[in-house]
Amino acid sequence: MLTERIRLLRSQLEGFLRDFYGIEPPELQVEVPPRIEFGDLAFPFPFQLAKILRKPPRQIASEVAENAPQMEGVAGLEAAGAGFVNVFLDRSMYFQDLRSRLHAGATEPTGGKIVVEHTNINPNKAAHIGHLRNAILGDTFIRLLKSSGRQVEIQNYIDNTGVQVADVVVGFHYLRKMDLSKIEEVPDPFDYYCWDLYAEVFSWYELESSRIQYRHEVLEAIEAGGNAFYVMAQYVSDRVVKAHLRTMERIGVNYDVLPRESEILHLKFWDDAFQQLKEKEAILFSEDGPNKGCWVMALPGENGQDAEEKVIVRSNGTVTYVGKDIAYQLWKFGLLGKTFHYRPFHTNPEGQVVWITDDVASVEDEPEFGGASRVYNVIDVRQSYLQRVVVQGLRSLGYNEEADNSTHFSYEMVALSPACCRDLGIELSETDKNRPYVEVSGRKGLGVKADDLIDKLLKKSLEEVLRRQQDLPLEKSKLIAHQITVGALRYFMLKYTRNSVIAFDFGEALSFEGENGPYLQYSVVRADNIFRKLSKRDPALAEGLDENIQTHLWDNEALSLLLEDNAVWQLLLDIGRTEEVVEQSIDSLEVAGIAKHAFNVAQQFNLFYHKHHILSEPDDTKQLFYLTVADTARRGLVKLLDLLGIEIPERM
RNA sequence: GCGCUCGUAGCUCAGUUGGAUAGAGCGCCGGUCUACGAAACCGGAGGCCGCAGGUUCGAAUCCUGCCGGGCGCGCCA
Repeated sequence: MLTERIRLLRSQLEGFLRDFYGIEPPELQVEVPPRIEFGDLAFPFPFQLAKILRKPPRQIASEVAENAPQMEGVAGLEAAGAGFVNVFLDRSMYFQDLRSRLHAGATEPTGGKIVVEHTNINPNKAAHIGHLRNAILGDTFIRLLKSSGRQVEIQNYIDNTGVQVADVVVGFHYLRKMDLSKIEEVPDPFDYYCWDLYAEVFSWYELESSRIQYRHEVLEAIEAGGNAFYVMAQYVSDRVVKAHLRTMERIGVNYDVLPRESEILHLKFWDDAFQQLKEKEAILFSEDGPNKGCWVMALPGENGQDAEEKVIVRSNGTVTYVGKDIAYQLWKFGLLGKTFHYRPFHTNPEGQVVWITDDVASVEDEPEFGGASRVYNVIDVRQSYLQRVVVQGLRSLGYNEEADNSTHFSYEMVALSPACCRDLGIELSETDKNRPYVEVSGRKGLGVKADDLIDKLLKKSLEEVLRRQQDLPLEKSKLIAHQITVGALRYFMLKYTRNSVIAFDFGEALSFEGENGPYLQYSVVRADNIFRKLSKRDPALAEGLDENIQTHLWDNEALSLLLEDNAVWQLLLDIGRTEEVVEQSIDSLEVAGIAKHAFNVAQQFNLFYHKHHILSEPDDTKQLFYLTVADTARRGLVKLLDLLGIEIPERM
């Protein structure tokens, strides 16, 4: 909305500078003035032109402000500060544009397919708070992409044949002496059971170092397939994945397809990738040195020199983890000579089917996945090195465009604050005591499980709802508590920028006062309450609001006078900035930007709400104006909350 | 050792293409509810923006060095 206005303005001003000064102006930067009184947009170009024109910036700014032609949508220009040209928008026109924009529906997706991979939890234990950050970042990023008209495919990679699963199988077989039928009898929550077992297996390994052999034995069997360990691993993995899907469903996170490592192995994806890598000499056989007998890939260092090399195929002929990742990345772009088969794995509450990969075709009309023109991998920052190797793999194969379109959406981990460790009753080692936070560790069973956190939030939300809403049926209160829980959790994970480590603290995560999800929801509920009450008091006005606005507000000469209220104007101005913020958030991979923007808008709405008691406003025109502002604000906020994956409770 | 990243109010954090008087939440002090529900709002105190140089009309933001955290760097997975 504002983006288009700026684009127009910029070209008009550039044209003016060209004519007036006879120079070719640089691309004009646009900024937001520090205070609304200064104007709505600020152009700092006089500073840049000062040298060329040999005039002080302030003089240039004044000349431009005085001599620039009338521009549509602009009320006036002003020279300000040491040499800014500030723009005052036509507020009435902006308000009308904004409303018609908020009424417009969604557009059909265009452009090539974008694959976003996120979640990727090892299917051997319950999801924890770190996984929640991953899934919420990924899911929200997807919502932003979709809202700006991109076509998106959501993948959640399942490493069902790795050591982590093998360790749990070792636990079931050697430690618990359980066969498949016994494992099937383990009651839910199965992922919780595995969480404990996994940690137990690790201490069991440590007690007797020779026991690590069981891991190798089981791992080999799983990779080979067609044996009891393989079947056991499949069962464990599938059941844990189902648990993960249910956990993520609780917070509104869904997937299109679950590509599995087992199919990458069975369908021999690596063979094809290996062939390509050898043919194009992207990897070379190492004749001597420390990597003798391996196939290695050169990683470019400073000044284009080959600084180091990474082993892709070991001297015993097996492929490393990163090698399989290269094959998988090639498949995502449709650059591999092979593809998966698929079968339905799960149907989410909205009725959408989640597909999983398979070795053979088992259903008619298999969907097609992969073949993207752009790929985002949402993985924490500790995987940066390997992600770089994968991209280098594409580049070495000559797929430069695809390499450029491969983005590692990296973010920092969620760690446990000292206070959190105390809450959990965790004994800290001497070295850990001196740290600002402690890393979550599945091996040690150290962490906060996702479902535990969600349950705690649910309990607290329900208490708060019951305290405030005594006349609601319990089912409704529960629904509202759930919506508040999702709002609190999602906003909590989104408000930090991705490079900042979250030192998890229950107090902060469970707080419903201040900057958090419930605050945003509450703002909309307040706005909704105005209109609910209005429908009862004055049904005619509530029903015909849009018509009323059309006939009694837009042409009313009082409108521009009412819009002189800067607090109201700032609110409207910022709502119109949403699309710009979405694009910025996508470009910078910084989803926190949209979360902060939503909070900012909600804050301004609350201020407005407090200042004006709309329903008791005696002046009809004023009341209509305030109703229109409130309605615009709630529509803007609903849209913003939808982008964040946060629902609006009926009451709070 | 090399690479990445962070250091901003008592605490947790925004401040991303260099811009005008550095912001928010929590906490603290003091106010505002017979209601469009206070999960809110208003006011106040509280800042060598880690340190030192440099570039620039202008630096929390860019460059260099240093100090202090964190992460990564295996034929492991």
